Amino acid sequence: MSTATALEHPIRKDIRIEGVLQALADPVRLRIVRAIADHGEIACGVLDLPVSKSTLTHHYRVLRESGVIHQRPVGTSKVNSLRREDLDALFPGLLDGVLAAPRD
Amino acid sequence: MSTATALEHPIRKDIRIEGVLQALADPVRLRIVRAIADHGEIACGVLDLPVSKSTLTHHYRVLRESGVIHQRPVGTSKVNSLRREDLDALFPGLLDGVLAAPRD
DNA sequence: TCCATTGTACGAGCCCGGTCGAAAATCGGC
DNA sequence: GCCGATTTTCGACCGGGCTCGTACAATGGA
Repeated sequence: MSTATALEHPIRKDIRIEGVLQALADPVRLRIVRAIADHGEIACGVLDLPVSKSTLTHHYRVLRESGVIHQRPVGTSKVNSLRREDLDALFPGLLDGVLAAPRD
Repeated sequence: MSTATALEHPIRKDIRIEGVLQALADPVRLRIVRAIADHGEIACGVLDLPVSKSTLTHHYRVLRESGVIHQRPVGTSKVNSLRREDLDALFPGLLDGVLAAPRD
């Protein structure tokens, strides 16, 4: 049953530039964002990143709570997508600029 | 005399998105960047921010070494400007997106 | 029902970075 | 040369965040 707990996402007006920049400033999270941008949507586990699962949960939470990504549960997994519309409306050009950066 | 020491700035191709995002992610540094964007150029000391001089020096160095600002000495002071051309060329839209954000 | 898969919660360790004060350096003016 | 103004350097403190392992929860299939 579970009362659903409903994955907290900030509404658009509560997304703050400081939080978004801080979320994007971590190398692991930046890789996650790039992967989502490339594939449209991805599950949490599909990327092989050099961190443990619990650390990964931490990073996805930072991205979600800062307003960068949206997470929706699908079966036992979670599907992540970028909040492009919200980010583009609030900080036009920011996301595209970040994604345009060379990826060594 | 002093052999000049010449304030190290990264050349364009060495500016990395990770460094830029990390530099912009700090509230004090974001205020500095906004102030420079508003006034074109400012000296280090003209802003009254809630931190000490030595902390301010630290923040200006982070901004300079990440490639966000350019510093040139003028008398006993230093004048700071945004590296707009470089940032716009590398990450088109990023700076404008950041500056477009509401400033609570 | 049992189990594998996926992700979360919790507690802990640890390093990085923001912060400061005091002392030194740089520069211009007198 | 001397002084004041501006900024830097240095050492230190400390809190936060990235990290992990273990244990737990939730879901869906066999």
